[in-house]
Amino acid sequence: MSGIRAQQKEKTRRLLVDAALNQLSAERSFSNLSLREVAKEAGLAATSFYRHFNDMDELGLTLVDEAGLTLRQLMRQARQRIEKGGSVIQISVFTFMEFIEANGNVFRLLLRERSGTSPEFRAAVNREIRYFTMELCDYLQKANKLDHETSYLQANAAVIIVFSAGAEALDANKMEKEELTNRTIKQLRFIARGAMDLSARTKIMQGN
Amino acid sequence: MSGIRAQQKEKTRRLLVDAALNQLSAERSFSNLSLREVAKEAGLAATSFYRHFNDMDELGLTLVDEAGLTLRQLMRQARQRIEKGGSVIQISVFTFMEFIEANGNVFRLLLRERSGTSPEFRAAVNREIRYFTMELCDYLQKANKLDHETSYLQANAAVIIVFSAGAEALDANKMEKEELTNRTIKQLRFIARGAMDLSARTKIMQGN
DNA sequence: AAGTTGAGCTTACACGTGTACACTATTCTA
DNA sequence: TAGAATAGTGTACACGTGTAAGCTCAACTT
Repeated sequence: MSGIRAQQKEKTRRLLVDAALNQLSAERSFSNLSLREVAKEAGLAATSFYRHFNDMDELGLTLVDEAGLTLRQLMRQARQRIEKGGSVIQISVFTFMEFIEANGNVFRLLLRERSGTSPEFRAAVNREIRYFTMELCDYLQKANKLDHETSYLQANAAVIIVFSAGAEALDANKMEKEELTNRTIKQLRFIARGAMDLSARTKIMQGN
Repeated sequence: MSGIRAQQKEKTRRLLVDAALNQLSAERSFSNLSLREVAKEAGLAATSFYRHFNDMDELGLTLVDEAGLTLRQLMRQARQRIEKGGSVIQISVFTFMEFIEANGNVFRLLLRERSGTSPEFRAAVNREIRYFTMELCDYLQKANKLDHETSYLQANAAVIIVFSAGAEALDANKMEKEELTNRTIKQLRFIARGAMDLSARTKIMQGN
């Protein structure tokens, strides 16, 4: 059941996926990538594309899934770093910025398709971001002993700020990136401080 | 010097701009709008397009400019409302959400082109957002007597949060929008509180 | 060993695209 | 009022697109 044939197929499927990823750049979004171009880059005849995907959208959704996976691996990596000590916020931002540096095109894909024309794509990206937010929410809830609503609001705001900084980092040079990182860290501290503060006040007013 | 001719020309130029705006929707982004389609929608022959714009990009940049203008008018409107009393944050968010409701396609244009493939478009959108942020920064600095850095960080974070909420509102139903509005207001309060707090602390540590 | 399956190929087609070119008709200029 | 300028038109072209049809040949099944 090894399947020398299925194996070969999987291999050229990867070729297509990688070809698509390689063509993505600041100047080239997935939506203006043609089936023919991708097939050519993969070294295949255009029509062979259909042996693996029904259309470009199907390939695109695969890409989004993979991007989400990468993103979650990143989270795990960050958590490991945090366990070794250091500021949670600082380490998270650094880790995220390193991700952008190494996976610019993947991140661009997420950013673009989130506001793109395909409802399916938008949903897929938002799902990935939701996972990301939820993991952070859980973490905050446990680490800071906040109620669920407050920690969710904080997690959600933090993810938005970090993603937006990531988007800006894509076009930034080294110095700008450093400044951007500092700015982001301070902003996350605003949010964390405000969350603690307002949550405490609510507790007092509710008498618990 | 009235120029019956120049007048006519301006009129059909508007026809083109409006045609483009009308074709924008959740399913249709500017980048997959063709010159021929726009010309047809405007009731013109395809080649007449060139009498007004060199290419679609030029039309697109005009659109972005107009969108920015609308956005700034919005700010003024919000400030007027605020002067009549009420929570600054609440009124700002309400005003912004009304803008999204009424100008969904314009807002979509800004969102999409901010992460689009054209550097010129990206720059244009970011310029508009920067204006928007600066106005808010000035306001915060005066109203809350914060230092420039803190009020800038706060303004920047607030704009990011509000824009992101706007993006989500585009796909939301009435109930979701209400919830989204409340969430956003709370998040802006986090940021405002954190900014005040951390700014005060810095002042004390610096001994002034 | 014989027959079936399927990955990849070539060829072919209809369609939408941007834009060059030449033309008409109206407005502007002198 | 004669001539230049120009907004708008219709035709034409080359090009890239998605995809249908049918072929080959290696891998699978029985």
